[in-house]
This record gives sequence, structure tokens and C-alpha cells, in this order.
Amino acid sequence: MGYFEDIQRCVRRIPRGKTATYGSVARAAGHPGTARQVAWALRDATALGLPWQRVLGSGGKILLKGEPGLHQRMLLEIEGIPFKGSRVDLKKCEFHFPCAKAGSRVRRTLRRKSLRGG
DNA sequence: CCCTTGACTTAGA
DNA sequence: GTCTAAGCCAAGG
Repeated sequence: MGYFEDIQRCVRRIPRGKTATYGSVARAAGHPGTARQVAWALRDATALGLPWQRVLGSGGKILLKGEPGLHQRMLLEIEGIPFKGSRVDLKKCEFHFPCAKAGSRVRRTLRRKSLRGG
């Protein structure tokens, strides 16, 4: 399992209407302290179909500069994420990753059950 | 191997 | 609110 795959898997889990930070994605992917590399992994995000726009800098700020930054903001607003000035209110819109350490296998089992049972 | 580059983060002023 | 400095770390030359 490669580094980029770990990052991309986590970004993919961020639901519509929620956001995460570079740092939190790095931690959730099992690579704490590699926030800058998360941005690296997102360079090919569009090609991979990842919701890259939901990843923000610390404090809910868009770090992507210029035109791309405006594009990101637009995409987020379309998803219904409100902006307070130039930043997102993480109190309301931050996605908290479930801790994968505590039994990812169990979670798969539960999901299968819920599909069967309703 | 050394050095530079970044869509980072935190702490201080 | 802004700005700077230092720490951080994978990728690429």
C-alpha cells in the first residue's frame, strides 16, 4: 500500500458538505506530520475523481492561490458549505474521520449486515 | 547523497 | 487581522 493511496483513500471518504484539513487527512491516513505531502497527493486529484476541494488548510482556509483557489471555493459553496469571510467554519463543517485502528474488519461486517437487514 | 520545492502547521510578534 | 520563522517530510533534480 503506497503513501499516495493511503491519502487518496481518506480524501475519498470525506462526504459532500463536509471538509477536512491537510493535517487531519494525513493523520487519518496513518501518516501524521505529512500535511504538505497531502497537497502533493492531491495534485492528480481531478484525474482520480477525488473530492479534493474538501481539503482545506488549518483553520478552514483555502490555501490554493489564484484562480484555482476561487474554483475551489465555488465548488464548496455549490455543496452548501458556507464561508465566513475567507474561511470555512470547521466547527460545523469539519469531517471527523472514524478511527480505522479500532477494527476496520468489524466495520465491513456491520456494513454487510445493514445491507442485508435494512 | 545533497539540495530545493511546496495546495502545511504552529508559535510569536 | 497580518507577517515571519522554524519545523516538518516526500518527491525530483
